[in-house]
Amino acid sequence: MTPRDAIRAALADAARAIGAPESVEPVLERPRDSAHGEWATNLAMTLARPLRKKPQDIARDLVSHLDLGAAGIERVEIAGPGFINFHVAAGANARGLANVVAGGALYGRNATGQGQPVNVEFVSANPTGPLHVGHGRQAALGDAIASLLEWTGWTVTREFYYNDAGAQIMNLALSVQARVREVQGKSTGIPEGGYHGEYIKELAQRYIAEHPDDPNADDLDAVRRFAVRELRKEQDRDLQAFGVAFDVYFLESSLYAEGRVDQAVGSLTAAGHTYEKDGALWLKTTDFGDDKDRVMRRSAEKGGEPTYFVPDVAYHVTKWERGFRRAINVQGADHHSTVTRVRIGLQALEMGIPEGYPEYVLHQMVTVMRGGEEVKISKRAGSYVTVRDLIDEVGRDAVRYFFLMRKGDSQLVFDLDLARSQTEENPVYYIQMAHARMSGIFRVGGIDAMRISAEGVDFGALAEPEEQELVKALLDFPALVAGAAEALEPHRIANYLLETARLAHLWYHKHHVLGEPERIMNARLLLARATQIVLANGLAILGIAAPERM
RNA sequence: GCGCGAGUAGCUCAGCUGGAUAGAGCGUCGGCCUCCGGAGCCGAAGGUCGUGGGUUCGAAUCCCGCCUCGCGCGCCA
Repeated sequence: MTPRDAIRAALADAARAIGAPESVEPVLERPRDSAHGEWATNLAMTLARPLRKKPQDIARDLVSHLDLGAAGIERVEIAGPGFINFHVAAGANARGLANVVAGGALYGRNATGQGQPVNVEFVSANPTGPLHVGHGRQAALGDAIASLLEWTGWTVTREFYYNDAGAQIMNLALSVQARVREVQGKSTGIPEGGYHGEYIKELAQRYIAEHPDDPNADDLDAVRRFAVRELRKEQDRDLQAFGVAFDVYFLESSLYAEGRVDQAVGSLTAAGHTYEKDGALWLKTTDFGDDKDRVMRRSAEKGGEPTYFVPDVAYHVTKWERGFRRAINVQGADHHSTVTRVRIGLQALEMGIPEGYPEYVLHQMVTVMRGGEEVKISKRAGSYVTVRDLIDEVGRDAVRYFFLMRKGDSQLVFDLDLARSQTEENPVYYIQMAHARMSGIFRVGGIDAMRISAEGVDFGALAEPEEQELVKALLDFPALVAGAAEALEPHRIANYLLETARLAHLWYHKHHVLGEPERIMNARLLLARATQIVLANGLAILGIAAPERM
């Protein structure tokens, strides 16, 4: 039993003894100020109302009934408006390092998800051009969220949805066709809604080289297949360079091929949530809280095709049918309007899919800065900066960290100069350096880090304030992972790593490990090993390397 | 106009789902230092948490109004 559990149990007993309601669950938290002890509870304040007494009086009653036994508590105090603070004896906290080192690469994991399947869909870029920075943020965010879910016991499927059907793909084919004809001296101009990037010209040139029988790109279908295939290959290469791998690539075109789109239209109609107006088929989304109804199949003069959200709904039906009772979509906030429509579409099918399905993690826009100025274009894509540009310029690890260091809800400024710098101002460098320093201790000492254990270690030897702070941070890691996974917020890991790296650097600068008396050295080796493990595990969740040396 | 998000130190941002005197990095100012591995370490100044109300023992956090900025509101995807 950890000190935390012991305190909680003792508090629950004491609360019962003074007549508190059965339902009380004592909450323990880390005081912001370490002078307030290792743990604190606001139990007395929450009991003030039901017991109709002053918080301070309740706190005194609680403390007098408290039986802490072997929890390793040195001192209990009542403070402020009624907090009860628990001070742990010096060695008691450090004892937890044994768990860290025993857990190793598994330290921080839990089994909350009980192995249940969860689908995490992210990036899902149209195969109409290179990945842009927004896709980069999604790739980093989606992969880290998937990772967090794995760390908390879920069975994760990483999925990429390709919109390879519909108007934008036709625009792509027409754009390439126009460039082919331009090369042949028949300038037709890029059609409206077409793509202008340099890569379209490259595709045109390669099409000409590989299709000598079709010099003017008259076979639009062949052009389409070629362009989609080539752009998918390029996106795959970029994702690989970014270290992101998907389990499933789901093609929108397969939904049409299998008749699932028509089937969705049929089911929605059969459920009685549609009507005809102006020659189009409408879904009564207002029945489900939307502000206006939406067209789901265009009128004959507009082509008679389903609108984009119908295949989206059909796609999510497959997720449900594939057994994913939990599905998470990572998207840019500019796609916010799809959230309501997909969910409503699933509701309108009346097939027992819960209202909040799927879950969405939306992220705000990214601004790329260099030399104090916004960077808006890349040579290859023209109007936007690509993921490849970022990776080539600052490296995969920095790109990942920078995309994850901010809450998804915040707009993100990507400072290329900072991301590229090899100084401690660069948070990625700073964290990796902390890990490398811990590794360096073992390297210089000729010690096999894997063989460090808590056996025979005198935990009381870790008495320096810097050591106690570091120990506390390391022991907080599992709770942090659990919280970040529950909230689907990888930035918490990024911030934690930065703070823990700071504590590690502070400790490293102030205290030596090698060459100290054996009692001290052994305890500090254990601390260095635990620090190395936690930093490596946190970085692993974010998909960032933990180098042994830099 | 409606919906979503943001507004916290000079700058970039945290703030653990309502707790104690609101934190970190950078920048500024002052003082040390060259140490297992790098200009690093210690200290200081700096805040009406956009704004006005409300909820309660207690609000940056929850509710309502207003202001500013970003994104979205197609028979585009």
